[in-house]
Amino acid sequence: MARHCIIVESPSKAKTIGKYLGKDYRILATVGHIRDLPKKDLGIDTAHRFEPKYVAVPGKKDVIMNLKKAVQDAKDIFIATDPDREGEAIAWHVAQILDLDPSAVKRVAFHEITKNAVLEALAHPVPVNLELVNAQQARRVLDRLVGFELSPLLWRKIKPSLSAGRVQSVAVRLIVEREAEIESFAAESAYRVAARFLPADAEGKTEINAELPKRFKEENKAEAFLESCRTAAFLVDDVEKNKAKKQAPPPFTTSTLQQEAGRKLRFSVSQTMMLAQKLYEDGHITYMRTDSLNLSSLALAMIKAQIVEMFGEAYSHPRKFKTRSKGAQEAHEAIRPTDMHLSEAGDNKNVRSLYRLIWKRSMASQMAAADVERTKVRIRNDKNTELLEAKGEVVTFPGFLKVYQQDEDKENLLPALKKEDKLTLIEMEAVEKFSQPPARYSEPALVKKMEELGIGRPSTYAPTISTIQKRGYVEKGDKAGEAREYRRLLLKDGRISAETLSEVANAAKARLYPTDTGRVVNRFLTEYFEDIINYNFTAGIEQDFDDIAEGKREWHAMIREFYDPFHARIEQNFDNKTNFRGERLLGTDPVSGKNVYAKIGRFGPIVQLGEVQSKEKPRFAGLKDDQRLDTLTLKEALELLAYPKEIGNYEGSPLTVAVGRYGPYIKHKSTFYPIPANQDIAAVDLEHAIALIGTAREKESNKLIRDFPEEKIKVLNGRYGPYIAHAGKNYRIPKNTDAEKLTADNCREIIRQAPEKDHKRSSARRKKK
DNA sequence: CAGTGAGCGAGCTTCCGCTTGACTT
Repeated sequence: MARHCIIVESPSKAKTIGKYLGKDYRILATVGHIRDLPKKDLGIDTAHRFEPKYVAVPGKKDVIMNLKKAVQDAKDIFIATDPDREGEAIAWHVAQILDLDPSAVKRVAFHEITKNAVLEALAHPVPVNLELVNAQQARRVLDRLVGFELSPLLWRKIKPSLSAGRVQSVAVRLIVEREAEIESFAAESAYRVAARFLPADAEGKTEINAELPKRFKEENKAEAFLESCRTAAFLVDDVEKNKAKKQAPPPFTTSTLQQEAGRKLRFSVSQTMMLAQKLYEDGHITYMRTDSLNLSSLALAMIKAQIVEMFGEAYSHPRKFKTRSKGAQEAHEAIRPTDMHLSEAGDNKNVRSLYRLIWKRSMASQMAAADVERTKVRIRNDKNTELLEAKGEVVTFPGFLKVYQQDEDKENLLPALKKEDKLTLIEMEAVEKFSQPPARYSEPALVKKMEELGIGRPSTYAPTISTIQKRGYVEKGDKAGEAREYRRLLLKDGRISAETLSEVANAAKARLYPTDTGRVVNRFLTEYFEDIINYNFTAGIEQDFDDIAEGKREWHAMIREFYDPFHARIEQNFDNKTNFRGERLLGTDPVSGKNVYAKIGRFGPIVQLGEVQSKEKPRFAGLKDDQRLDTLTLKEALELLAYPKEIGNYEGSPLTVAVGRYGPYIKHKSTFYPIPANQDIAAVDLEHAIALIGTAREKESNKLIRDFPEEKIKVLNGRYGPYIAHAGKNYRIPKNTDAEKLTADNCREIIRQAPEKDHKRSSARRKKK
């Protein structure tokens, strides 16, 4: 029997809809885009009307074949890809591939995935919106032109395999500029006065923590203030009470989920997305790549019921949130559990804790605001005119705080006080406090910033962050922090003492740092293509895309206007042969008299001794991980150039210490022995080297489990356990096999039975050699 | 893995945004 055919993007969505609609409907998924520009060529006719050449997305042949087969005997074909720009384009490509007339296609939009919403949508099909499709084509073509013309320029000017693009280059810029702000930051210090009191006549032992709003720049001023307080009597000057509300947070979008999972659970952006994907595929949450704060009516009712059941009517406050982020397309709902009764879900710890977070946030978003009472107590004394202030905060109605706490929601209790109450000073201190430099971006903080700028989409935040790290523009790392001394003056028992203490300042975990390559690439783009990496570039062209989508503008003309001046600058830069490698002359080598430079080399930052153009070829050495192009000294450069260095003889052959691609190593009789990373290579002498070789040889002998020299078969201990090596290939040993007891025959059998693998990865690697 | 960095010239690299599996000797 012929069935209705519905085409969606996500296989999970197809499954869900299938459950609602039953046997009369057949639901197929495109699994994302099915056609795109070719992977290798530009695929755009820039000489004419930027005609794009579309090819099937690699690996999508099966999907396309299934679509073609399914529609042959279909009663109706509904294209229900996501209701946004990309979804409209997918709908159009589907129509093209299926040879359907776009104006006759039944395009439907599911704004929420509930039975009623789906049936309602199916009842109101519309044609494909070609203007919206054109806006997507313009977006696609512009991104391809920028990426595929800028990147080759970088290969030529800086080094191979680099990349640039509308989104990634701005992300790198943000990180480079933040680092520059930190570098130019000069910490200032001032003395902060804090005091602890007890009510003079109260039985209660609740302390009052007060602070002086004013800070003292100089220590003697702070000391003079403490001195004046030494014999002072303290009184409550006045008590001010204010009622305030803390508003419930909106439900999660991709960006806010990444931020909160990072802050509360310490997940990286990609980790959060992988865990969320799992919850989505298991049907526990709605779609996790979304910029919408919208909750379906079904969801609102379900959340409300859950709140009322758990906390009572007073805690329910249903509401809809409006999206504030730039360029939001809102094709999906906010991220929420599919079933609010399920307060826990997932089959491992991390999945479960992410689900809990989503569940709590969804609850909180529909709960009442919290009522807090803030108290400010001013404290005067009889020896000077300054007022100290103590602040208290009490939650009088928790509202959403019942389920969702922010870190800053700490209560601070103050004892009951009234005007003119006497206070007893326990102690008062003046501590030198330093101003904080701007914080380096964490991954979620970078996503937040990108979202604010309207750069990137929920589906690309995580991949973009991994791209800029893969290209070597940015590294994620911890910083131990610097030890810093500060002064503390203490007034206690009528005496003032002073001491110098030490603290660790500015330690941070998992932050993003620019590399030398990232800085140089950014410098180049800033100098020649500032308009592309300008923070407003995307916002500007998004306006153009909107105009195209509304039929107010023609897309070829828009791209032409952008492309001609852009391409002219690309050509101009290609024509002048000068490199852009951040080269810096450090000085001259006192031994050879040659110049010493620091610059970006083929594989990263290097130092160079001598001239590239000279007959005698220059010598090179890579920088160490903690060294930087901009700050490297001549002395450090000469130390790097001291290798390879012969340090003596062993077993009749010379021993050489050198630094290569994978770090420092010792070379002996054409064998390489890596030097451990924590070891200073300057300290590696003959004795050291011999010891290192000894342990390396011992380890090597442990690696070999069985050896069958006639068959050229070895059983070795590897990273993933024992395996068989033969003729340049490795073979997995079947489970429950004792590797120690394998015979040559066993091994031959395993090799014979090994499945013939011919996947792309290994063939690509072979090609490389 | 393989221990570079010039230059020669071959062949390669590269974008953003939509969606999931493979595949971990």
